[in-house]
Amino acid sequence: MEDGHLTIGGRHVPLRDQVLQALRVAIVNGDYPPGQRLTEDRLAADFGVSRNPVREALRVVEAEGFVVVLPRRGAVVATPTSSTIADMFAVRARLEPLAARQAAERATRDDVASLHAMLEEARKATDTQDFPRISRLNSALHLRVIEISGNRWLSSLATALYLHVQWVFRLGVAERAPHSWIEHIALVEAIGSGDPEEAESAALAHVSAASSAAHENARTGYSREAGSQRPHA
Amino acid sequence: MEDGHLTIGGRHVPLRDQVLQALRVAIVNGDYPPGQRLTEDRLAADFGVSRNPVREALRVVEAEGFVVVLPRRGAVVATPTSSTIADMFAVRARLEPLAARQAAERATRDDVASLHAMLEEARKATDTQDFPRISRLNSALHLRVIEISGNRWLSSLATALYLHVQWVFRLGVAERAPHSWIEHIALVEAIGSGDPEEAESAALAHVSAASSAAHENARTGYSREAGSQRPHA
DNA sequence: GAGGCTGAAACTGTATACGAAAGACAATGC
DNA sequence: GCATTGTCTTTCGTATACAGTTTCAGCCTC
Repeated sequence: MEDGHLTIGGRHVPLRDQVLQALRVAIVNGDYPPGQRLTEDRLAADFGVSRNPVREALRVVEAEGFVVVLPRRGAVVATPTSSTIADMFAVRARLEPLAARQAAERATRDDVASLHAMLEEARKATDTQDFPRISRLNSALHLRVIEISGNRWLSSLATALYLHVQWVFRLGVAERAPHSWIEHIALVEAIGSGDPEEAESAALAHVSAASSAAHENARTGYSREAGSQRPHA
Repeated sequence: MEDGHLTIGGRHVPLRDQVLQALRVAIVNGDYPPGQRLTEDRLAADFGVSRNPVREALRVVEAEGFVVVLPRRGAVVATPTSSTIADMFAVRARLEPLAARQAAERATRDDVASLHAMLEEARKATDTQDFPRISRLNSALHLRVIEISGNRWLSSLATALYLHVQWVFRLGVAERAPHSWIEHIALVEAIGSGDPEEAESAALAHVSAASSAAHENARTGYSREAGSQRPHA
């Protein structure tokens, strides 16, 4: 509620934000596959709104790297390549340890408890092989660590970053999940014990492992899915 | 030119992008000071366009952290605080060394030459005390390093990041400039000699020094300028 | 004189309308 | 048969219109 608005009208969520969320989810889930052309009229029709909210949402997903906009030609869903994926993990490998360190320095008892609760949920989801849920919990855990770190720049970068992670990870969750959650436990332990050094190295180890797995998935997964739908340029 | 469009029509720059650039510059230069309310009508009048391009530009500067948007209340220029500045430098301290490392690994002879040319220009600007120019060259150098690194994620984060750096640095350029450029020389040397380790530590040293200086400026500079213009919330 | 109420003004949120540019495709000329 | 040109459709780029909220000044009441 700390972020909530006090007035009833202030709770209003503009259409552009609803469209933004729906659009991001659709792209990450693959409903709009890489290379897919996104015309404003079609999106407006899909979401049942006018073009204006769609345009404003498009500017944001453009800035976040989910679509490429060509002047007077419209938007196209971006195609993750092995090089952009490598770039993303290189960045993540630097930011994630920072988040873990600052989280270890600042975490309260309640913060740590919330992380443990998420681990427990993830264990259940892993038992039932609920992969979409595992994927969401994965992002949620990392976002929570960043929230605990209290670093606002990390927070603002995190939304786009973890949606991209989910994007390239989607196809490989099944094999990766068990290892991933073992690493998460180590990370949470380090944060819980307030050990910045240990938290940092646990985070780095986790990202490194995730990176290797992601590259495998990208090679085997997207090349098939993206196919010839890439924009001509 | 590698980014330029080949057709004459493809060279068209949408109003939203022109507004976006003008708006960022106006905020960073302090023409719209922190706390200033930005109504869409007024911006539209200032730039001589309708509200729509303004709205789309606002969504981007919002995502970049230059303004805070309150639902049904409009946009307000963000106020850099010492905590957000610290956060920014913590992030920068992780990303800049990465950029330097990758640049050292990939720089061609021409790349290094372009960096040296910038150092030379900066030396002249320092001699003539042309502070706005120094400030712009500072950002340009770092952006060039990131470009050389070839990491697209770094590139997309860089625009917003260095505009923020310029923002908080504006008031303290005079004192900081000489030290800054000495550190830059070390950085360029390391990249030029293709030594990733050395480049990384030079970058880290540079950011650390910049961070200390920025905190001083924030304390002495913004508290005066921002004054009571902050939004009531 | 202070505090609450009321109405108007200002502003955002959203939709619609119109003009211009780019691409597709058929018709025409060689 | 192939290249070329002209038209037509699609889609973006921009402006304008309107409805719902918030804000604020002025008035009324106590």
